[in-house]
Amino acid sequence: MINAPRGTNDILLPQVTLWQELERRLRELCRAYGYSELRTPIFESTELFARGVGEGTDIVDKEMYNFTDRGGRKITLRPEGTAPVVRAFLEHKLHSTLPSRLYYLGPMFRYERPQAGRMRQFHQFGCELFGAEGPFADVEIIDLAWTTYRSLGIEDVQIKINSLGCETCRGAFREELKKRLEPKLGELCNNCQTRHARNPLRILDCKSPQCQNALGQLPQILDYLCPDCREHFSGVQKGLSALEIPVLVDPNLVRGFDYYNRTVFEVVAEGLGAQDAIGGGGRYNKLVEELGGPSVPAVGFAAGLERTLLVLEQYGIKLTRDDAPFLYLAPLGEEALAVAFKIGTQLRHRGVPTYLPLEERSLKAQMKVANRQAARWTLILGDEELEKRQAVLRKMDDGTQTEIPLEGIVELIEDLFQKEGSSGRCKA
RNA sequence: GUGGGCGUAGCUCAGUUGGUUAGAGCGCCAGGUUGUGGCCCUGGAGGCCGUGGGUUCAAAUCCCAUCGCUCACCCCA
Repeated sequence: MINAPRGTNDILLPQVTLWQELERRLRELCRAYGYSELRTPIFESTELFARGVGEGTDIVDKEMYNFTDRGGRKITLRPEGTAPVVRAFLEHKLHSTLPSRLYYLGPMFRYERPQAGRMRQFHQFGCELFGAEGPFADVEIIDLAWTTYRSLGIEDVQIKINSLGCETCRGAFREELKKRLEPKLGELCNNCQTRHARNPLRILDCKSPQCQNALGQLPQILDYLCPDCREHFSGVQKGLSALEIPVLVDPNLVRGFDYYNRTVFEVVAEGLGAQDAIGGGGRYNKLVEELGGPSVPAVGFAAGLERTLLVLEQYGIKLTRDDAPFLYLAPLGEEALAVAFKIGTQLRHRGVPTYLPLEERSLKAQMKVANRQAARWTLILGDEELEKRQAVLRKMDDGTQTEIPLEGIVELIEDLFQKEGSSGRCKA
C-alpha cells in the first residue's frame, strides 16, 4: 500500500466542508477589503526564494523542497507566498496602478518534521498591499489579520507587534547588539552562537532558557529607531488604537524572514500544541526592489489555515456548509429505477441537489441512506405509483407524505427547492 | 537532524505471568416489518495483530532491526 507522503494529508468528508466554508468566508472578507485574488504557481525558480526570503534563514537553508527539472532548471515548491506574489506583481507590471491589493490562498511546502499544527504541505491565506508607505497601510493589514480571525468567531487571539526599523537604524542596532553580546557569547546556546555572526537580531527571541538567563538587559531596537521609523511605528499604534484593536508591543519579536523592515507582527492563539502563531506579517519596503523591480513599499500578512482550523476546533466553533441532498430518490423495481433516474437527472440539470441510487435496493435500505445523507425530502416511486402515474413525496423531518402526479414533477420539486432553498444540513 | 510514545477489523480501542478457532463498541450489510429512516432486537461480512528476523514445544504478547504514525526539540503558519 502506498500512503500519502509524510507530512501531507488527504482532506475528506467531514473536514472538507470546513475547508470549503473557511475558504468561502476568507474570499468574502477579501471582497469587503477590496483585495483580489492572485494565483501563482506552486513551484518557482529556487532563486526567487533564495533572494526573496534570504540565504541564512531556516526556510532557505534547510526546509525547501528543491529539485531540478528535466530541462536542468532549479525549482522549489513554494515555502511561502510573499515572494511569488512579488514576482508576479513585477512580471505583470502591477506597479503601474498603485495601491495594489492582492490575496492568495493555497498550499505551501516546507521540509520539516511534522508535529501538531505543522505539516510539510500546509495552507496559507495571505494578503499583500503594495504602494503605500504610510502607517495606514500597516494598520489596514493588521486590521485585516485581526478581522480574519474575528469574523470566524475566534475572539481570543493576541496580536504582538514590533518595529525592526529600516536599514540605517537596524544596522546601528545590530552593531550595538553584537558588541553587547560579545562578552556573553560563551553563555549562549549553540544556535545563538552562530546567530551572533549571521543574524544577531534573532537572538532576541530565542526561547532557550539558557539564553534568556544569560541575556538579561539587552538594548531594544525600539530605542534605536531613527526619527522616521519612530514616527511610523507610533502612527501604526495610533491607528490601531483608534480602531480599538488590542495589540501588545513585543520588543523581542523578530520573525524569520529577511525581507521585513519597520512593522512586524504575529497573531498568537492557544491550542496549537507547541506552536502558538496562527498568522504573521509585516512591512517589506525593499523586497520589490531586491527582486528587480522599482522601489515599491509593501505590507502583508499570512494566516496558517490548518492552525486556524485547529483553533476553531478548540473553541468548538463549527463552520457548517450545506452538503446534503435536497431530494433523495427511492425507486422500487427495475422500471421505477429507470423513471427515477430520468427525473433525478433532470432535477440535477436544474441545479437541485439530488441523490440518485444506481441499483435496486429495498425501500428500508434506501430510507436509511436518505436519513444518513440528511436529505430533506424523499421521493418514493414504486409499481403502485407508476400505475397511478404518481409518486410519494415524504418530508424527512416529520415523516409526513403526500402523493403528487408524475406529470410536471420535475417542475414541482424545482419550485419546492426554490422556495425552501438549502437548509444548512450536513451529511457529516 | 535528535529524542519520547504508539502500530490489533473501515473507525476508536481491549487482549492477563507467552497457551488452543484474536475480541468489544461504533460503522457497514441482511433480517425482525412480503413498500417506509432515526430507537430497539437478532444475525452476518470484515484481521499476513505494520514489516523482516530471532528466542520458544508455542509469540499479538519477549528480543533485535526496519518502516510508518504521533508528540516534542530547532524553526515557523
